[in-house]
Amino acid sequence: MPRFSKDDCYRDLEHRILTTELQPGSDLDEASLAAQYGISRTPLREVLQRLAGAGYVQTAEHRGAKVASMDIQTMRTFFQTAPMIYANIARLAAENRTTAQLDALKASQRSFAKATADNHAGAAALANHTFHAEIGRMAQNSYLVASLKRLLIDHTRLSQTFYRPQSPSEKVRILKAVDQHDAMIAAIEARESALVIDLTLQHWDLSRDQMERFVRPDPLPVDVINLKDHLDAV
Amino acid sequence: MPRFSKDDCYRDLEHRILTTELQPGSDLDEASLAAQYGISRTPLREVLQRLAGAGYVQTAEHRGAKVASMDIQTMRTFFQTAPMIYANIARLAAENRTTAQLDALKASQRSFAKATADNHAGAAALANHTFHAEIGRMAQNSYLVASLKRLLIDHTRLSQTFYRPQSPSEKVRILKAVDQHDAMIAAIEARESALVIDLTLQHWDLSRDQMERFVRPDPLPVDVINLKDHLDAV
DNA sequence: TGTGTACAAAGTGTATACACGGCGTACATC
DNA sequence: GATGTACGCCGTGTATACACTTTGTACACA
Repeated sequence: MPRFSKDDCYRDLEHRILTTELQPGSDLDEASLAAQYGISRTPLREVLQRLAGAGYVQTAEHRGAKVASMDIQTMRTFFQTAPMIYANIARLAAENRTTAQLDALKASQRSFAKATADNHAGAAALANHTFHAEIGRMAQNSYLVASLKRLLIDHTRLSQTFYRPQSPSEKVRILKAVDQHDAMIAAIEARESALVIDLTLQHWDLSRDQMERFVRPDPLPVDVINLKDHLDAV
Repeated sequence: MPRFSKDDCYRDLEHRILTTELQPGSDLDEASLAAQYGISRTPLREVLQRLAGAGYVQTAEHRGAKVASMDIQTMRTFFQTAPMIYANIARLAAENRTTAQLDALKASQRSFAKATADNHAGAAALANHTFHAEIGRMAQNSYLVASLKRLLIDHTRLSQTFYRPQSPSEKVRILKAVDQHDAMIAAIEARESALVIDLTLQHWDLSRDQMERFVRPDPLPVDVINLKDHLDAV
């Protein structure tokens, strides 16, 4: 196993959590992770503490670290809070962005577009995450960004299925999301606060519909008789 | 030096930062702090990481930990963001509070009233901090609370002078703050969202005026001639 | 006098050994 | 058979020694 730096380790765990390769609530064993990344337990614990501070993991005395769970309560709160924070962040981003940040945003959008075109679900989710984190940086407001980052963790985890389209209509939705990103970039570049708020809320609506579909999928067929036949046949 | 637990250590550092006994930007030496609390460097570093995650401390590779600084940019952002978050938290608190939390809130208000009556500036600032943190807990919204906690750190540090009244008019202001807390408790207990938002914004106005006075104190006398004489005399 | 370099000191980062606590299992007891 | 208790294992918590980086200082040299 190659030797990773502490930051690599942080980023890798972050990615594995965001892509739900490490599922919400699962235990993180210090010794095995340390061996995995080729570092000793001391710096690994430090990484886990930083991840805990950022909201990725939860720690309990003598019980180690778990990936942050996502219960019903959390998700209700998420849907309640996200649009407000996203809209405010977007407005501040339009007001405060620098050209360097704008370039970074465009770069992350290119990665996002590429990942979706290539059907790389995990890469798309992560690129989308960095896109929105980049808008957060533009806002230059550490207080709101603290909320935003926590929202984005759960947002990215909830939208995992979004980038694994099952039907043509879902592919259309992804293309729509890419277009919305482009429109947001243009509005931020032009410093049009009102427009970017509007676009952000539209983007949220698209995303929310998709996530709700994931959380509450289409009900199973009510035709229990046929279902039973089907099960018997298996 | 007595042996502190890790949590005691966390709380003590937290308090020392909030009361600006440890001033913004000052260095935190691991070895001396560890000796001070009677623990070894490993758990102390853990405490510093947690404080960094919560926004009390900033860490830099090979350069140790500093108390979070408060520059102009930070303060501008603070005044821009606080009312929105406070108001939203207050509303959610009124909606979601439990009776147990209400009892805790009342208890913290009693400590606050006592500390102000006794002219214990540090204790008053900390009690005020816990009062508002308690309202945050009531909101049951981890995303917004992440913002709130960061705001409260800087709020408490900025309002240090508030509880060291110089003039009778400033004493009146403190009494007013205590009364506002009582009104907020009543509104939260009655679940009157609109009212508690209103009271919170009034409370913010009082606090903001005081903090602005601290940040931008009354100008020195313009009478430079006399001032020069005064300096010469020294 | 200013600049550059070597070296020493202080403080942070990492590895490792050991201490401690939680948890499961096996066995005893009612 | 159910409940309680002792014990051993596994994993986390802590202390300590050592490695590395940074930074300040002294001294050489242009």
